[in-house]
Amino acid sequence: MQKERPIEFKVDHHNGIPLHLQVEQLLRTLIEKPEYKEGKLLPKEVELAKMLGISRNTVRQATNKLENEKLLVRKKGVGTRVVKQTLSTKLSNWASFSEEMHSKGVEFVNYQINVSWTEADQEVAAALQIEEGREVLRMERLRGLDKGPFVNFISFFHPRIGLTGKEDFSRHLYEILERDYATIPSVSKEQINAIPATRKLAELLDVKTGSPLLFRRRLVCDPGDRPIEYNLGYYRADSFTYEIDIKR
Amino acid sequence: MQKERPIEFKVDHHNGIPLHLQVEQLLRTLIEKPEYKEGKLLPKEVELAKMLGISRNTVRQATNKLENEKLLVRKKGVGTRVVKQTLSTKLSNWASFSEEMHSKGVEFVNYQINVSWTEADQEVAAALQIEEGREVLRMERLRGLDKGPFVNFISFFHPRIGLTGKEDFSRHLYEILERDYATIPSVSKEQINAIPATRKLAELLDVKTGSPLLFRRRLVCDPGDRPIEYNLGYYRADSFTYEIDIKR
DNA sequence: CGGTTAAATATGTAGGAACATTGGGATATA
DNA sequence: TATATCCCAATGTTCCTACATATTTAACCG
Repeated sequence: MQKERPIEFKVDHHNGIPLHLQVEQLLRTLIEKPEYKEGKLLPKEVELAKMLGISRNTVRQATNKLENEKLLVRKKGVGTRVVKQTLSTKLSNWASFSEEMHSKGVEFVNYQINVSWTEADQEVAAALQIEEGREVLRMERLRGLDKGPFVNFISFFHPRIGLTGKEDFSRHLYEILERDYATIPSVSKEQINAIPATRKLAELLDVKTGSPLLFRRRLVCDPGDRPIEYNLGYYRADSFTYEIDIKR
Repeated sequence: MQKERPIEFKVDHHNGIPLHLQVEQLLRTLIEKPEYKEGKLLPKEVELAKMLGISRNTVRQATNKLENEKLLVRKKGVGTRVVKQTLSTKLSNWASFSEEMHSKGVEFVNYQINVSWTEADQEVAAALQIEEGREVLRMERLRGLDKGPFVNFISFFHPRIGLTGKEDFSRHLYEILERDYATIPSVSKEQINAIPATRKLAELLDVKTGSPLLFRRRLVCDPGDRPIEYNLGYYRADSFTYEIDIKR
């Protein structure tokens, strides 16, 4: 458990970091607090400005940005409140496997977890935007329901994250990243394809060699578009359908 | 060809619409122009402000928003330029098959087109939200590149649209819908799966029976969420990968 | 007591000004 | 000619002020 420490409402006028960025960061920390996550009103603009010894404009620069990110909602005459993060808004379009399953009320099981450090091959290096041959953490997980595994995941994590390989990977992956490594998955670039099962995959997923698998390759990035995880997923097509709601 | 009309650089100070919104709209129109789409520099802030008779702050309010939408990129000491729209950013999330192919500079071919009226079975009726047994227009198209077909589409159209079956379906489908039937495809719910090729599909797509196909089922709706088209697509997995960029 | 009105409160809009920082081009120097 | 330097131009940051507009609250009156 983290030590609960009150947030210091102050900024440094002389460290060269733009004030509005400092305020932005301050607010980001603030709205992480459970009391705010439930839609609490933020301190009013003028108050914040006075507290921090800056102008209201600067406060608004920060809140503007956060409003654009849809973290805040402002209402004239009322105030600025934190957007209630429902599950569906949070992962508006995509979800991690755990969450996907969990939200459907399905209990999933990790059948195998293998974590190791390997050298990034050309494909992984290109995806994570690192040099070929650099050491990266590789995790392979065989997952599914109690009636048997139906997906095999292989993940490669960007060294920047700082994962050691000793983490408890039976926990939700993105929970680990967000909570312990302050890394927020935000964007996912995906490629989906159908492939015949290799002998190894067929064995793992208990299907016949050559039977169709859904192959889902995705790159998960943080809000700054920096790669976090390169993930390869092999799904038994008879037990998994990929669903998307796309709005343009 | 459209009549090329110069954009009027002015705002109305007395119509109640916030100036920054007017500027935003103005810039949106401006950056639609081909010369800007290629990354041209926008008029400088002070100039714009002077031209429009408003303050630089107000101009920045507008450009800030557009920058957040990633339509503009600002660079200190240089200026503000329009983001070059790459293919993937443009059809940010999805595109019709024609657009997909066309935008990649690939010429596609219709190998077969079969149009007929059939009774909606349970699946089609449920998707289009009509009564089972109602007559719907069914279109089956085998498409691909000059080296051979690689996808078989089966579409069912909602009777509301008013398609007769006599249309020239060698044209772009969504062009027909938008132009002649004032029907704008807007939302697409998709399901993706991998299936083994049936004998019929194997024959059409020139693959072995049982080899993996990417099966993409989608429901295209209008902006009011009313179903337009229920579409089943069977892709040769060796020549097609489904790509998505998902932002949350 | 209920409904109307007015005041207090919060954000929204708009303007002005000053100085900082960055990038690029012009100029001067070796 | 090549390189270093300086200056200018453009956006970035930050402050100030004033008034507009939407919401809620409180006061008021029939």
